[in-house]
Amino acid sequence: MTGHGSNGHGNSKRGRVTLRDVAEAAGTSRSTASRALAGNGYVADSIKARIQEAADRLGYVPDVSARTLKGQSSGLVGLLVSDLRNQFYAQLAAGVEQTLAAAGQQLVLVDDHGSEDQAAAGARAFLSMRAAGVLLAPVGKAATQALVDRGMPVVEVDRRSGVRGCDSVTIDSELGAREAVGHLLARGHRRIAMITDETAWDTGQARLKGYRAAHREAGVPVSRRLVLTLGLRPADPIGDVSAFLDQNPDVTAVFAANNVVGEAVWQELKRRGQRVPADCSLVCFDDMTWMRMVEPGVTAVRQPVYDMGVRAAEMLLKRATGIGGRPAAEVLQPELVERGSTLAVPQR
Amino acid sequence: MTGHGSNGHGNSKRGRVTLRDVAEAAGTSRSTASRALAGNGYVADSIKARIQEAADRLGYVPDVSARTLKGQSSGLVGLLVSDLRNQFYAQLAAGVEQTLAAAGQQLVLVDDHGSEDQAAAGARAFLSMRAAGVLLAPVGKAATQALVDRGMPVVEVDRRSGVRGCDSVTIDSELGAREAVGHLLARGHRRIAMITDETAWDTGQARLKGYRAAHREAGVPVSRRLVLTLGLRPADPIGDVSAFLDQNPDVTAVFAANNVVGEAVWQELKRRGQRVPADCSLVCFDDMTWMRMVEPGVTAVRQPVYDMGVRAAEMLLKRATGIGGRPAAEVLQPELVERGSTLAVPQR
DNA sequence: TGGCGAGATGGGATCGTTCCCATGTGAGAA
DNA sequence: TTCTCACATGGGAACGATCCCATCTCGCCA
Repeated sequence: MTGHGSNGHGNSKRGRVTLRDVAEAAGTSRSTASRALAGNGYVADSIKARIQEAADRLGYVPDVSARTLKGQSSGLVGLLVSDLRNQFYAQLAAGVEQTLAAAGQQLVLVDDHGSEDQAAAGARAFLSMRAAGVLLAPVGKAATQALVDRGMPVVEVDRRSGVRGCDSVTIDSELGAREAVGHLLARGHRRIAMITDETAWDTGQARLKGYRAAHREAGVPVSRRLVLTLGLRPADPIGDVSAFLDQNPDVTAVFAANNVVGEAVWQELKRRGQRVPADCSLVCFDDMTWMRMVEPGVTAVRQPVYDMGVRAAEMLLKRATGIGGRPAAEVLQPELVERGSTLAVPQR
Repeated sequence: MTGHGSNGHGNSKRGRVTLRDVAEAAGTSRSTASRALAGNGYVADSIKARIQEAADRLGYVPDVSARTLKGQSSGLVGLLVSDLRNQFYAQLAAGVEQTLAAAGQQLVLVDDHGSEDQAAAGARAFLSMRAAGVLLAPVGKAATQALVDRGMPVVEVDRRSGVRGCDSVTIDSELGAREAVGHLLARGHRRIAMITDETAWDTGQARLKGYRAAHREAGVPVSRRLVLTLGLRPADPIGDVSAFLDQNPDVTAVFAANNVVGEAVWQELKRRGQRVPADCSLVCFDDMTWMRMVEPGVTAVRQPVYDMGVRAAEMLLKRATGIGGRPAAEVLQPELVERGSTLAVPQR
């Protein structure tokens, strides 16, 4: 269907068809061929057609390396995420990819697995390939700083490292947490556990802040023992949750600070035969597929993750082309999706 | 923490630090600097140290475009998937990324959204950037053919287009389907619906074949009306499933041919208040997070998706470096995970 | 003492593209 | 007739790294 099959050779040396080959085939110079294919500068229509035809016939594909070397953009945009296996980052990447593809740019994806070293390596790679810009979910300041220092356009996504000079697109974590916990408080819950897996990142901090703010607003004191921090990449999250619930049998509701924790909490509640929400209510930050599949559905703070990817990519593209003014910080709003996992506090 | 902050300039022109700058700073020639940093050829230890120091001080980052242009590999590997938002492809990409990163290569991710045109555009981009190789989940023959014709190492993943000259890593879909349906037949089910969303790809075909084979083995005739094909990217899958169930009230079990369909079936069964498995059993091809979160858990054919990504990437790396012999076709085994969604056929 | 080869360095060509500039047309104005 | 200017084309120098090859200095052996 493609045409000539495997016989489309015509280049003198080995393998690649270069602009020179096209020019020779069309009987012109490389300069003219370049102008004809790029579409700028003067080229007679008849010659332009001949060159185009030759390019098609030979199967000419321009070499980005050469183009990039000459000073153009590489057409590559880097994206650094912390765990592609997590649906959150996958959605983010999907939004980014979609936007970049529409603009004719390619997505280079690096997973740092939460390690600053890996992030630094990724940043170096992006620099090395002359990426048009970089989107990153920061795991520390080093990578962002290195990129910004070298004048690379950077947009931070989901989290912020605090480095000056880069744009950001985030979701209002504090607001989301406040609404989620406020929702529980309004239903009479007074001993609400918050379980989180990291507090090093600003998202974790903000969610904790929201948890506290909701309590303050409701005039309910928050007890330190009700906040469980598992740490990033916990070895046995379910076991930890289990131990925590053993020690705090009085909690009537759990606020899980992200989807990974939420999964562990849900499984542990099921394992110990607790009914949700009759025995314990549950709200998760970050709405996942499974939360609407289970019975009852899990009340969750929905984050516009895909859109965040889209917006971040758009912002980066603008920054990469135009000169752009001061760093922009866009904050998207989360939305509380009420399902069946939250009930008024059980009377006992 | 990084060191000198934003004052690490020392280059003559604007922006980039090149090998020439490093050489000048170290008082040697570009040739020597190149040899010192690449680590091949003769360089006196003292000079090598001086060059290394200068490179670090100036923050030298080699330019891949230049290196690539000179004939080296670009260090980029393309991956073409059909829907990044689908956890299946995200897992696949994660496996690929992990393996490539360990080998110092970068992943360029393109989503074709199931469109042959987009796939072709992606292929052109990979060619253009002189990718070291390409991994793709084919949506047709065109893209693969174009790449293979030009001597690009290609490994097809999950599906095969039938193009000669490329490696492949797939999962035995027919076996998986046969086991899943056999599992239902062994429990007495005789009217088992198969619901799928595409039959253009060989995975869909193989699953249908497995469905038929299982029936043949059990000596149960298969009725055409029990196979529902929604088509790729159906507008209203749940509605279609609903209509199908209305027309075929006698089915006692459903075999959903992939996770997307499985989701629709599960939701529709829930919506119409059917109890799983009491009223209707369910088996899904492709195990997803939600299937082990719901109650009862959904019996599913687990595919080693992440591993498939790993193996495909390994295969490609080998092919890209060595000369490699004849095309290899690796087939991974799926595994039936029995959960609560399948029961012996209800007696009525 | 001459020669040879390992150790060490630099010069310059090369990869494929873009783009600046020089050169060359012909038409229309002065 | 000559000048100008829009149109049209090709030559050649970049871009930054690599690598072949020429050069040069030793130490050591015949």
